[in-house]
Amino acid sequence: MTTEYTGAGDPRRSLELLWGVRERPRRGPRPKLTPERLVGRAIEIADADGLEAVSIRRIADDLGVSPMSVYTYVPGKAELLDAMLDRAMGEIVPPGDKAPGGRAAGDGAAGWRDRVAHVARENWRLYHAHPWLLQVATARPPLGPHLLDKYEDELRAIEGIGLTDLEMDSAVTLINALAESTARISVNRARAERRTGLTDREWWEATAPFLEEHVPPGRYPLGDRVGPAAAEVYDGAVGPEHAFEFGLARILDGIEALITTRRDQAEG
Amino acid sequence: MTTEYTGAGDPRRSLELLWGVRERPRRGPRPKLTPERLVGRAIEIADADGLEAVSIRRIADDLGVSPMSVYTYVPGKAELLDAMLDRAMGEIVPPGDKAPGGRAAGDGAAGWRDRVAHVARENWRLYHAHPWLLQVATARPPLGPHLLDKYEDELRAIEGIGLTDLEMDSAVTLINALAESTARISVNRARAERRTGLTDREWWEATAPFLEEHVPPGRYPLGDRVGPAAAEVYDGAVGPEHAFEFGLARILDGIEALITTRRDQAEG
DNA sequence: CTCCAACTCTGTACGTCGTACAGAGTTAAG
DNA sequence: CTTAACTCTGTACGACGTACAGAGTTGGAG
Repeated sequence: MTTEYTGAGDPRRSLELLWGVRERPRRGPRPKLTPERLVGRAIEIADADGLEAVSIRRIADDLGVSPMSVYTYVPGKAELLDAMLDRAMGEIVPPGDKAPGGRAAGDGAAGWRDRVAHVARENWRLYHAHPWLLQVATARPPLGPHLLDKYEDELRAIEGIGLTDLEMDSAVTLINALAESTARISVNRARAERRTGLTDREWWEATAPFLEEHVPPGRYPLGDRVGPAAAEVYDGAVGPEHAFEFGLARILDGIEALITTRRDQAEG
Repeated sequence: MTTEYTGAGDPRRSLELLWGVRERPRRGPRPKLTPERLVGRAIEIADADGLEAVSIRRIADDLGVSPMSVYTYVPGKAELLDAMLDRAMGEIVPPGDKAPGGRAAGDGAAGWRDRVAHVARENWRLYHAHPWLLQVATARPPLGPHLLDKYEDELRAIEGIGLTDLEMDSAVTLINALAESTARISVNRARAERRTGLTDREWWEATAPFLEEHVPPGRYPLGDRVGPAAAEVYDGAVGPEHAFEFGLARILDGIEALITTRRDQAEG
């Protein structure tokens, strides 16, 4: 039950795995597996049973080989996690892609808000499709093809609206940070419900009596007022997505303010 | 090397630990320890050697008892983590506190930007003082006194500026999300340097040749332009704090835009 | 005082993990 | 045919959280 770390081993070996450049060996028995199958199975296990279920033994078992055989294809577990990460990043749909039978979201220079919102929502979606992504601490970013594609697509979404290169990078980082943090809240909430069998409301009803007994009344006037208001939303249909959408709206407005200031300065 | 989960056990036992309401036992040998000492030692270990070094055996060893003796004071490791979290939250300095010999940051209604910035920077600081906080996945928030204090202080920082109760909660969540996500980047970076012995620059210099060899030139025009610009800042004196400060500025502007819109609607 | 319930503390043990190591079996190049 | 290169296997080590059973210690009840 701990955050797994990536990128512990030899960077070269790790990169070869990410880019799939290992050539077929000339001698020896036909390999039973491929790195791709290992990574694919690992992702399936993580999706189904959580990252803590992804063990070398389990993967080997599922694929019908002995545990140690896994190390023929992958330098170690850290590199496997790197590869899982990069593979998952490939599921992001870039903003330029046309929706079936429709226009792309946010064509043109004026459509940057739609494009950036799309980027944010795709990240949010990805974290919910693969909650284990949030448990992998990327010490160094695994520079696989999909991660690089993703960064390029995100830069493209925010290009040409009057930001400097550095600001573009910062804005993309900020959007990713929003999606990650709010998805983490949402995913942890869902996981807690699954693990404990208690909904948030039920958990709160089990907790409140204790607090009423031990917290001096009036100690938290704002919390007593605001907490329930927030809880009502989180229990409702909108749910944890509200924190994400609120943040997205604020950040888009904040970026817009930066652009406006910049333009006024240039013109003034 | 995995994310540790909190809040697995009996909520009541957990809350009793957080609030320290267990009364002194009437019979039996004098306890050698207290829950507080356990939690304190666990935090020291986590600060010094990382969360992965925090094991029941290690804590017991440090305190001169047998491993199983720890379970006399703490229901399990999950609850211990909860208590570590809440204790650490107590180190947050609320915005109202006077600086020694000076005025408080952002007194008055107009000073909300200073107050909120203070909240954000305190969170950022806390995550750097105790990087292991970022590895503890709070399934359900450990509702100890310090966490509740923190929430109250943060609401107070943003109160009275024209937001609804729900918006106040969302804004506080957003500020926390920003601090957490950007601190995570910064902390992971530092950890990677310590673990691998390579600075970011050295790591990149070891990585770049491989990418030059395997990435078709021109595939990442924006990344090739923006990446180096960003790297220059991150290697420099400002460092990873830049992402945090950029995000903070955008979010404050975004909140300000919301207030303005709200006020214009009321007056119009 | 005695007795016992309540309590603290300990050692042993189980099943998990990643992976080091040594060796057996298989294939193709020389 | 030999041998290097390669895949795959079983065993083993030292970590982890903690269940369980029992030993030792204390204070209140009789």
